Amino acid sequence: MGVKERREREKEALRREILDAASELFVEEGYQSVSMRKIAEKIEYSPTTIYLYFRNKAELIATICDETFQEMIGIHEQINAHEPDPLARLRKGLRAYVDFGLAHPSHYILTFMTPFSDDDFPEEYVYESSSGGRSFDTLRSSVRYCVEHRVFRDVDVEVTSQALWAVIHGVTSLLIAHPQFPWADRDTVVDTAIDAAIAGFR
Amino acid sequence: MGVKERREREKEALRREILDAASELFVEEGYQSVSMRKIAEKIEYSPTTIYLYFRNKAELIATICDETFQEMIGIHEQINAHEPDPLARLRKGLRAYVDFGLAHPSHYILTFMTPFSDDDFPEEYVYESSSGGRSFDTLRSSVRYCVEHRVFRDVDVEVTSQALWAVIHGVTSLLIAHPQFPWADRDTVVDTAIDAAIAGFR
DNA sequence: TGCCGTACCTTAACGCCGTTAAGTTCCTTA
DNA sequence: TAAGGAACTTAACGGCGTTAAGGTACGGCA
Repeated sequence: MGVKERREREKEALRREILDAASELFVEEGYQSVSMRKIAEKIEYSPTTIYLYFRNKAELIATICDETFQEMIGIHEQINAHEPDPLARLRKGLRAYVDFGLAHPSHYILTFMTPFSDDDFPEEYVYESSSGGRSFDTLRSSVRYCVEHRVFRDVDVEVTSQALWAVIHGVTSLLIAHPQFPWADRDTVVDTAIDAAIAGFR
Repeated sequence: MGVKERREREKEALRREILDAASELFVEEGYQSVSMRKIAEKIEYSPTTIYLYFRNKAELIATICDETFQEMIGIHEQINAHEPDPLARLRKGLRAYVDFGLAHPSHYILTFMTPFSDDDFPEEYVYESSSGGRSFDTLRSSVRYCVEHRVFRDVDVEVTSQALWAVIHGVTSLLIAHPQFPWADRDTVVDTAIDAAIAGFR
């Protein structure tokens, strides 16, 4: 009676193949340049086959982004586990966020820089469930940790977290969107923005 | 011999008509939803006519954005002219930037949140000439003004300006891209981010 | 006055795209 | 061995940006 199981394995394998092919195109050329037809050609199936595995293009790419951002959650968890100093933990986390975004620009663009029309993701798309959204939780916990240890003055954890998110997102997204802007040294700008913001809450 | 002049006026008028029609669609539905065909239908010309006035869709929309951001430059100039206090001038300018972006989300998305492939705008697109780029100049001058008046410590003007740009861009773009995120009070988040960053340079 | 050039606009088409409806193939199970 | 269903394909729809080629009306000149 292993037939069902084998079928399921095979289905899962093709699903993975689709994800990998799409991911490769997505990383190389970005969302706009990836087409269902190109993905299909790459895996040597007809374009319509993909629709048996993913509702539409948006869901397919969202799955890819989600898997990628799991990585970032992992990185943050590692930092939180190994860095007891509140300020260092926060700073490392913020810096890791920026570095991760710069290392995966296509994913970052789609997850954080693209305003979604509700058509693409109807009600079921909520922040609590997305990896992008969950990565905000680790930031919030780092901020709370700073407040609890009196490294920050008695600021509102939620507002502070959101403001800090804005800062790191700002640096990340500007560097991605405008690589040819006459930036000062990348690292210096990133660290300056982070340090200034942190200093403002001490 | 006023024929040539009349012709030129008429040409300019149709160009304006195209820009206005496109602008309306752009504001209402965003870049992706605006199509050359829709614009053409709106002004009751064939789609190809538009190509007699603009090289392509990218150039058309870029023109619209440019005109809009002229407005922001005007706002900043007004602030700089009427606010002698360095810190207040900077703060008002930063706040005006955010407010302007939130008021013109489609323009902001295209100008600052969209990474351009070099295909769309070949070499001629440079920051010095774009309104988006020039609006950065007013920020830099406000920062310099703060350093000169010893309101800021002796920071690097360029790096500081870029870091501050990152902060206001971060708030603006996040609020635009993720309107349904459970934000704390909008104004509070904006002001908190701005104040924290400014405090970091004092 | 009548012709010509040209500036302006349109028609038709190319090659993409995401997506769907309908059809085919082939394995499994009864 | 026949039926049923899962997996996949073919063909098409309606959209898109863009271009090549064709038509038309009008000002300037003979």
